[in-house]
Amino acid sequence: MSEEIFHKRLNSGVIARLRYAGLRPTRQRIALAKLLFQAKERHVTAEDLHEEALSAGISVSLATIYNTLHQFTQKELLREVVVKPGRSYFDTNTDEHHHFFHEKTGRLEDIPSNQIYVSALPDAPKGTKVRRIEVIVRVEETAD
Amino acid sequence: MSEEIFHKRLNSGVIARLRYAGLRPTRQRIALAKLLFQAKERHVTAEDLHEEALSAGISVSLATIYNTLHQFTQKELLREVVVKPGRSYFDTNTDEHHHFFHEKTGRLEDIPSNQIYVSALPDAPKGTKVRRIEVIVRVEETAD
DNA sequence: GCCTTCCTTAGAATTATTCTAATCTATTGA
DNA sequence: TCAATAGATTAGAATAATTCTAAGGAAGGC
Repeated sequence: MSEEIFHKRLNSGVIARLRYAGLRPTRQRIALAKLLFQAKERHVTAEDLHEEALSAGISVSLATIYNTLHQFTQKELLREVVVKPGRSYFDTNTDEHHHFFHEKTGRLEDIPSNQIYVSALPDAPKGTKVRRIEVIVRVEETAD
Repeated sequence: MSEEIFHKRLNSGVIARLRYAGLRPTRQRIALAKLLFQAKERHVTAEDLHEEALSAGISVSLATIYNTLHQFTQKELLREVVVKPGRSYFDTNTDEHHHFFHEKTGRLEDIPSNQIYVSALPDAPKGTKVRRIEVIVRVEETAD
């Protein structure tokens, strides 16, 4: 199989996924989707992804990174996690789940939803409905 | 009672509180503490508090607002709540509790800790200890 | 292939926040 | 009470993250 065909096969899943989400599969979106979705559980900032793209030889502007992350989030291919002032994380896991957040290192770690349980929730305020429940467990390194 | 003495009495609790926290009770800190702690449950941004101070006739710079909010947070007179990218909220309620967050309006609302229960928490990652568990219930206005 | 629509881009603009270095003020102890 | 000093406040500049703008580029339909 030629290398070109090999790449087309790798791309095809990503392209289908973008099309299904209603996004035109452009060069940049395909490349970023491949970076993001090749691993199952990733938590990236815009800057992270930009650097990663550049060092993978993908020429893409930071504005496009932001656009893409937000479009993916809107189409529910990603989920935005807000845990640290002045910084947005994007999570490739869009299933219901929660997070450990390492305050010192800025690292996020998934907690599967079956490992945590929120009960006795009060009613949503009048005129509102619950869109999502997020549990953030803030941890810090213990000094030994 | 003269108006001056009246104000001194109002101030004295705030001053004692600042002293106890290890903060020098300066003009600005006293004024801001009075604004913040006169109501029980407040969620303010730096900009909110700055505007409020100015319209109350308290001349204070935005830099001081930020300094003060962070010092108060460090001394546990306030608690920082991160729910919205690019914006920090400070909560006058430092007891264990959680929040409703109204995505559209940016409003935060307390959920007392006895009205919510998180169970079956997995162990903290090796070498870390839990500092705080935060539950954010994101709600949105229902269209009628 | 051509046209239209949508996407990407560089760079400027915006927003929230922090820094700097000068000035001011609360505290302390003579 | 007051001078010395440690710490606080300030305006304005600086920074960091993100968004905007307007112009050129690329996908998709016919």
